[in-house]
Amino acid sequence: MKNSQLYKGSLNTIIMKLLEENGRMYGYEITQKVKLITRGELNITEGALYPALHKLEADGLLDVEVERVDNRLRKYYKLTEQGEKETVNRLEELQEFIKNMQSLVNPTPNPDLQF
Amino acid sequence: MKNSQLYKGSLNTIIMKLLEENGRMYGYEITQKVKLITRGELNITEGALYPALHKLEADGLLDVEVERVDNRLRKYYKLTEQGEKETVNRLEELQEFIKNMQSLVNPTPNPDLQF
DNA sequence: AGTTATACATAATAAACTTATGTATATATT
DNA sequence: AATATATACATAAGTTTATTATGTATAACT
Repeated sequence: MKNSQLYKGSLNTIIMKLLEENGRMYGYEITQKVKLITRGELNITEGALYPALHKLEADGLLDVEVERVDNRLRKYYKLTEQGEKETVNRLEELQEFIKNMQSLVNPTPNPDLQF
Repeated sequence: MKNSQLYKGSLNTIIMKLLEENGRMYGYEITQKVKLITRGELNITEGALYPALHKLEADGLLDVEVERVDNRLRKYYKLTEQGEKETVNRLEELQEFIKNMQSLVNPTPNPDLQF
């Protein structure tokens, strides 16, 4: 997903957040939604997405429902109860991460050094 | 560096930003500085740090000067000219990344849907 | 008829990191 | 004096996460 390495490790959190927000989504829909929200900047590749969804399901964080729409297969994913709890944790971690990265990039003067 | 996967991919940017800010630093110093700035939340492991420094040097982004202090070895790293240019790009990417992640996590109502 | 979009999947490879281990000196603790 | 912790580097084995390439199949557009 994108040439910048920064997004590594954030895919699961993105998936879970979108499912928390939208109730249920299918894989392709997730890729389009992310593309839209990031104005084309983040394109999730299928090789990253589908294994990630399978793993989240195997870990008991997602449930899946298969449906046939327009004669094409769709796998709708939604958070399990455990998945919802875990999503809260992941989002807290993400907020902390962002805060820490901002501290590193945009450091405030050390408050211990007073004049 | 930390159990949260989110930090994956951000190490090079962190190193380069700290060097941009502090002129020159040695590896151990970087780990301590990061620990301090993030109030202990982010601990860079040696197995991640040293290979990263070696690669940045091999890529021509860092220069190294070896010194002996208190009878112990120190390798001071600083940005090359190319490294300084690249740091600007990396920091822009980081800002974009943070912005995109915030859009995903804290979505604003779609402005196309007007009532 | 051929390309693009929709919708899934997986295998081979690459990159970044964790964990474990190693060397060596200095300082603090018991 | 012995032991543990801190300082300071390094690398090898293994894991995780993603990229790239490939595959199947249907729908819609040109």
